[in-house]
Amino acid sequence: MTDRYEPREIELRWQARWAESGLYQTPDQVPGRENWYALTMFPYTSGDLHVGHWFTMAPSDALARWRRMSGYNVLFPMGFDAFGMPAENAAIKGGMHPQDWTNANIERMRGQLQSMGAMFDWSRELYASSPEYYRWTQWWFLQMVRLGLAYRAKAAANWCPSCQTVLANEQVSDGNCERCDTAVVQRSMEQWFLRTTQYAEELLHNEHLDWPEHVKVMQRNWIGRSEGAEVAFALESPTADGSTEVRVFTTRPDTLHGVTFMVLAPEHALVSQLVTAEQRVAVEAYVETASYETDIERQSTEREKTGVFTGAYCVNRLTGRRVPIWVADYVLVTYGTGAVMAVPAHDERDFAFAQKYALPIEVVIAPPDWDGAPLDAAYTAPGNMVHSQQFDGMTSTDAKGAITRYLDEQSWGHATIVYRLRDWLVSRQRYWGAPIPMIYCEACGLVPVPEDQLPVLLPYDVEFLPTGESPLARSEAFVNVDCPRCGAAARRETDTMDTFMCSSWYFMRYADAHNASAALSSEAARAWLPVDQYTGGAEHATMHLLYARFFYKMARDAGVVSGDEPFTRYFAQGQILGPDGRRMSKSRGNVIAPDSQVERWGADTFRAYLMFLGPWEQGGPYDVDGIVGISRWLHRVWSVATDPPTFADAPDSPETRELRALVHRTIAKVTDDLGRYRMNTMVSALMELTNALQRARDESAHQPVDRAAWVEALDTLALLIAPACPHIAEELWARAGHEYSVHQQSWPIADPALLRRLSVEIPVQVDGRVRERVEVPAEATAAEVRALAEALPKVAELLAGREVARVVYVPGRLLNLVLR
RNA sequence: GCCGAAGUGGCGGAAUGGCAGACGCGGCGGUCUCAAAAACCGUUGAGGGGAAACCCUCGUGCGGGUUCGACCCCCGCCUUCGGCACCA
Repeated sequence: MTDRYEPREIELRWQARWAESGLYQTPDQVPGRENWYALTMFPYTSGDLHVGHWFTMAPSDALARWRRMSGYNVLFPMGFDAFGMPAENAAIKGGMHPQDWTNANIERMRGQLQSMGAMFDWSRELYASSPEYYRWTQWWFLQMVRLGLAYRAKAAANWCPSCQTVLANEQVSDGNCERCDTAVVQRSMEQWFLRTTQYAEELLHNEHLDWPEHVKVMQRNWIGRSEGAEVAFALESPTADGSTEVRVFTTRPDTLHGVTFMVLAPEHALVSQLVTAEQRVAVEAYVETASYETDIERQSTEREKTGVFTGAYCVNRLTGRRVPIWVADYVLVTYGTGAVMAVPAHDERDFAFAQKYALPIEVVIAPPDWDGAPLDAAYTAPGNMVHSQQFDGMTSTDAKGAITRYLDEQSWGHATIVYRLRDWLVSRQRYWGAPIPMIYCEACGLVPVPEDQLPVLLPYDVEFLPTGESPLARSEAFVNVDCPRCGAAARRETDTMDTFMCSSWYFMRYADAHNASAALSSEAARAWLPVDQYTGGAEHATMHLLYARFFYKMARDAGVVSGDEPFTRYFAQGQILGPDGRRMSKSRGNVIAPDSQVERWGADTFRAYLMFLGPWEQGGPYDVDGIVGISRWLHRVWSVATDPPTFADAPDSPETRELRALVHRTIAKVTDDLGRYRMNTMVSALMELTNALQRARDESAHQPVDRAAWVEALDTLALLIAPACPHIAEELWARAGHEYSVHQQSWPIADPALLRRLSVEIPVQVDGRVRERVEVPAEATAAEVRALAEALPKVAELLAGREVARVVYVPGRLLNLVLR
């Protein structure tokens, strides 16, 4: 057996054998094995698998394979995130139907995924755009309607003028559309929302999850809990619609006596009610201007604050003081009550605004050593209360609670908690998504589509050009329907669902992918959920990963799953960059096509190289020259496995023991590294073992190798490389005469007796500097090691005439002689 | 501005209180070849000393500190990358 290592020949052959023997089909239960659910994020059907997909999936596959060899019944499924606007946009550009475009991409990408040689269980494959899947996405929507978690409301929504649809808050980044980077504007529209805020407090508590800390922090910041008080100020004169108060949220009830004006968001409902006749023209012009501004313009902290006086006043009940009401676009209608009390002395924004418009600034918390002079900047730190009636003299920290209690007693306000998180806006005015299963009836109002009438099929034959209205609205056949309740003519909802709805539960469906009578059975849920190990990019921290957590809690409350969290462990890999260290993109011309790498080097080499690049969580540039190192290594593996040394029968020789010790140390190291997601050092350790085997083989003419130890070493090497390089491992395993398959073998266990070294080389330090080395028995005492060290001529010389003040001996590691 | 992560040879990185630079790329020298490429072998942090085996000094973003001993822990900065950003 001296033939060359031909990766592609081996890989295609074994991939075919694995598929034909059903090696990766995972039953729901296997006697004597615990289930382990490993999942990597399913790809969007963009048309081509890129290096980033491989960078997430190949190491995830290695981890799944390792769990499988460690005795688990491992589910590692794959599917496609097949709904979404890019399909529609690409289809429009290319003149193709989104469905045909998507299906063609799925075919192509499935083939690319299969070239990876991953242990995906294709029998559970799903894609979000199939009626068998979105039927249940619609079903979930109905559960949320039932639970009061889905509602329709008119609200200011993020509108992307390019995508011609609204977007969820999470899908706006720096005021731009997450997908196309167009500046988002606010539009007031009737939309469907999911009540994510109902779970805000529960979602906030993610501390116990085995997730990267920075992702958990991002989620907590996104949810943004603030404790404070809601305070009602009395309007001086009631409005035409009968409003008598304006309510504000503040985290600083201690500054309530310093309120000198009030600010409403331009979109606040009271603005048009309370504006006086003299101010109406100015206010309406201001509100109009604000409505055309993009989020980036409005939310720039650099921009000078602007505002307009409404002419109206309210009363601070605490002081009886008359407070002018302004409108300003730095106040957001979507946070708190959409109105703020302005305390310029103790808030930087209010201070700037007061200065610009010459509004009074009144100190109610004394800065340290304050002499009563006007402030030249807002004082925002704690201090002692002044000009605050009965609260004078308290610390501001104490006054927060005291004033809130007082407000409560007087029924002027109460303590409250406000979240930054908003309800999830899920309706989209686009074609390529799951239709929202609701019907509008003149007589009955909003009627859910009965569950037995699902799915509401997305019609194929539709003009899908975006117009700002759902293309489904122009399909008479789709829109016209009889009311399920009264039978009268009615109209279907024509908006479709945000694709994040589809991706919020796909991991549940894998557990029971072909169930035609339920989203998933309770047995399947019990068998597989929650996901034991999830992997994917942290760019989803406040989108997919947050939505999925919400969805799972909803599924729990709907009685479908038990448990509170969908992903027990989650690991966020870094991002793979182009060779130039920048994001890969076609326009930069720095894209590495995985297919070409596989073609040139083989899948095993490419997989191992992606793991070897560096720490997985870090990512980094793809160095096209570096991969040759992995290729050389696998050729060396091939060489040691197929070209044996000169053998001897010497089970007890020092060389045999040394070889076996290295093998077992490598087992321990590789196992530990996999447990800590350190695939880069795992590959290094495997290289070291290979190099040692090669050296032993090359020297075996003079120093023959014990046959049994050699066989143990080669078998172990095949088992240890199986997770990273499944094809060459399988080939070598078969060539060694073992039974199919290496991937069904037990993971090797390191023998502790062999891990112990008999003797160790200890560095001898004098005053912290290494001066010599000495070979000592592993269990030597400090005194013994010191005696051996001091006997060394060089050490003796350094110690001559000096006194050893202290001896530090770290067993097996180092000796340090500290001189006086 | 706030929150988080990270700064180590020419490059990717290793070592989480104990021999800094494992493993790999690249470079240099060699084998093979008419030659080149590939492959394989050797060598490779910087500076200095020695004919040589070797020896000495410096060295993990910067400045301090703790310790017998610090890439690692503590304090103060600088830089880079991510996230959030008028959230009342």
